[in-house]
Amino acid sequence: MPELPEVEVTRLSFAARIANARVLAVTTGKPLRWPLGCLPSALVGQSVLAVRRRGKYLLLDLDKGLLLIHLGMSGSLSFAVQLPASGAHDHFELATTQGCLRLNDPRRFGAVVFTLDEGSPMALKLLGKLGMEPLSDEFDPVAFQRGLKARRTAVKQVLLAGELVVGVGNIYACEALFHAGIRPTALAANLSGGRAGRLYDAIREVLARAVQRGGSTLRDFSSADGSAGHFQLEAMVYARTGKSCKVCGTSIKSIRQGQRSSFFCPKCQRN
DNA sequence: CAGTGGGCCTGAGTGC
DNA sequence: TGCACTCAGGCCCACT
Repeated sequence: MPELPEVEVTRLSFAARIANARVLAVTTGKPLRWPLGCLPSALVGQSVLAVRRRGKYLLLDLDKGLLLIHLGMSGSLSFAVQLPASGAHDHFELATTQGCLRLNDPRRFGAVVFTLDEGSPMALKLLGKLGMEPLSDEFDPVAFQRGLKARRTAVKQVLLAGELVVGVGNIYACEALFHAGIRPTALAANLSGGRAGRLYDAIREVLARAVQRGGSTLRDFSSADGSAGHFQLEAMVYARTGKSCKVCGTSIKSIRQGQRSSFFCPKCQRN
């Protein structure tokens, strides 16, 4: 499940190699979450100037316009001079002068969207409400604490919503909450300043560590050069229901919150 | 207005 | 073996 670390690792694995490449051809497969927003032929001849990331979106800067790529929950990118023949789940491909960029996405929750700039209606719809970047200097502990105070719902839901801080999906929300000693069900507005501060630190540490380890490969994630991630080996709670806590030995519990699983240690994490 | 829950989509896993 | 069912979950959107 691509969260911020997987998207960033993907970006790092092909950004330099695709820089300044010119698009030779575009191939589309089955429909993704949103339509491309232009004729595929409109991309031909443009150059890819840079690859940036905003939250879980990759932004490919073109001469004229911007390509937004989201991996959904089962998407992965490959970039190589020569790729194998395309398969049933390859739904977008950019052939360039420096190699081929391909999106494989069995569940098709992902998207590739062309937009003229970050101020366009579609870009605003997708990017407009995104919160702070947790690994950047703009991630402000005071603003983070204020944001938590303003939300009358479970802290885990606030992290997943992405309007306060971006890039934290189910895995890293569970892991960060464990490291901060906070139960996923704790009400955001009730967290003390100290606990909010520990959560702030935990988010930064968990995400930075996951990027270092190449992300988490649970089923089939790999970066654009094909390498797998290893952070899942360091998971303290995620998908460890019934196993013993690596800190205190207590059995890890799982609950449902907003139709998704939360994992926590009942002893190390309190409300 | 904020918060909640449905639906999108397919493959892996489980039980009968 | 095969079928029906559940689950994975990021995100938008309709609803309360």
